[in-house]
Amino acid sequence: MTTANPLEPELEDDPEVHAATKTLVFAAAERLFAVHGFQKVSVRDITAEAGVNLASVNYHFGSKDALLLEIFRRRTAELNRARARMLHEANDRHQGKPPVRAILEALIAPPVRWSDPKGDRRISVQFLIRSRGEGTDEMREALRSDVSHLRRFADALLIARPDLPPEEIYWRLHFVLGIIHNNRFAEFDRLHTLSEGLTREDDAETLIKRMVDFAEAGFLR
Amino acid sequence: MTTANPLEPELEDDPEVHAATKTLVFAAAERLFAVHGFQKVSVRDITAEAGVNLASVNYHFGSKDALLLEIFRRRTAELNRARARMLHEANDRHQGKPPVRAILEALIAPPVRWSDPKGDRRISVQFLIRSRGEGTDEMREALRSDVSHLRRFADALLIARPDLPPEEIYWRLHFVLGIIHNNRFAEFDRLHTLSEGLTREDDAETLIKRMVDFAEAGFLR
DNA sequence: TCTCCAGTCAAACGATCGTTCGAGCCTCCT
DNA sequence: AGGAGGCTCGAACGATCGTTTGACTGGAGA
Repeated sequence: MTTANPLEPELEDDPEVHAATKTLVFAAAERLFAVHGFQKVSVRDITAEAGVNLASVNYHFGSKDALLLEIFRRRTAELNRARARMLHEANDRHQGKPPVRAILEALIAPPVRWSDPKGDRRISVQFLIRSRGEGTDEMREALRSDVSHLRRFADALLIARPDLPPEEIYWRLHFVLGIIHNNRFAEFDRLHTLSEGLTREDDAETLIKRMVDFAEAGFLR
Repeated sequence: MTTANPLEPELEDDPEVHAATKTLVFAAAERLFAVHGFQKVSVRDITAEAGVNLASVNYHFGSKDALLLEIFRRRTAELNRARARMLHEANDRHQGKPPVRAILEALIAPPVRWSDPKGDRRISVQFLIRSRGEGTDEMREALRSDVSHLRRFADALLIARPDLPPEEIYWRLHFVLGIIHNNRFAEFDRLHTLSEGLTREDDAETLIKRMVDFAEAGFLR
């Protein structure tokens, strides 16, 4: 067992050669899980997709669950960082009391930008959304208990709307999260089928505006 | 325990009592899947929970997938019927042109009423929500292609807001569905953890009002 | 009374799963 | 040159999965 910084310096900009297998497994597992779901993807599926030996998963990650937990931790950390940065910037711009819209943008924009068809982070978003319903006990426990990240947004909203009962803030935040987590491939397909293609051509920024407009309206009444 | 009106108003109008095993399997499967997820529940788990023989699933339903497809069909049919009834009543009340709020109520109220802790339909709601992400190919194909039920709501909204671009209507409907589908046990837990219990004591009608208020605000701007 | 058959049962089947093993490979260090 | 160790490989292990089988049951109909 290596003490492992192996995959850490992010991605392929690391010239270190022999983490190639680990990187391949990581990427293949994330992709397959995002598309097909956790339980439906076997270790053999992952290693076949990655073009590596079957034993690679257990050698580099310990177990299948540990592999997916590592993917989960990496992606949640990245997403939380992006959101926190946007919220921080909004705080700076508005003297520590950002308006509702800026807070919601910090919550919504990062995952939607990741979902842009042009980029390669769409897989990560689908992975994270799936983790919410299909994840390991460890993953869901992490989601349930780690509210420290969400608390910053809740606190900002409580400050932005001191006139509202706090419970009302929490409920509306819950609704906004529902809107965000509904952005799955399958749901988009259904929407496009329903609208007969009318909704097909949105880019990330347009969708962000739509979502923020909707969420803000629900918050401002 | 055999109070048993439940299983058969639809499939076999035959009042024969010896479908007891089938009913037990149906109920156990729905409950276990709703709580633990589809892939994590084995046929042995189901038959053990129901207190029947292992072969019962294949004898009465053909296969595990067919069993869950049957549960899925039954529950979606019931939910769609309840929603359609409410939309129909709203149509009658408003001369065929119900306002946005009435339409959203018809969409939101039935599943939230089912989720009421007092009733026993909570399991069915959790089952249906899970079907959306973890279901069989058949189940998800049914969800994707059967937009006829949703179309009635989309059409009603298009009439209620003829000033909005149709694509905007579809997107907002998509957002509302996200809010509805986010009402999972795990998400509620997380919300209550975040709010430190502030959100704990809601009954169904209060939650419906909260959701409809929020959704309506997003639609009326 | 006998027959028939839907229903139940224990047992087993073949497939697939995550994981482990031991031998071999390759690279770097001295 | 030679040894060490990180890494890969094919093969197998044991567990669990969904499903099937064949014997057995009890009650309804002739």
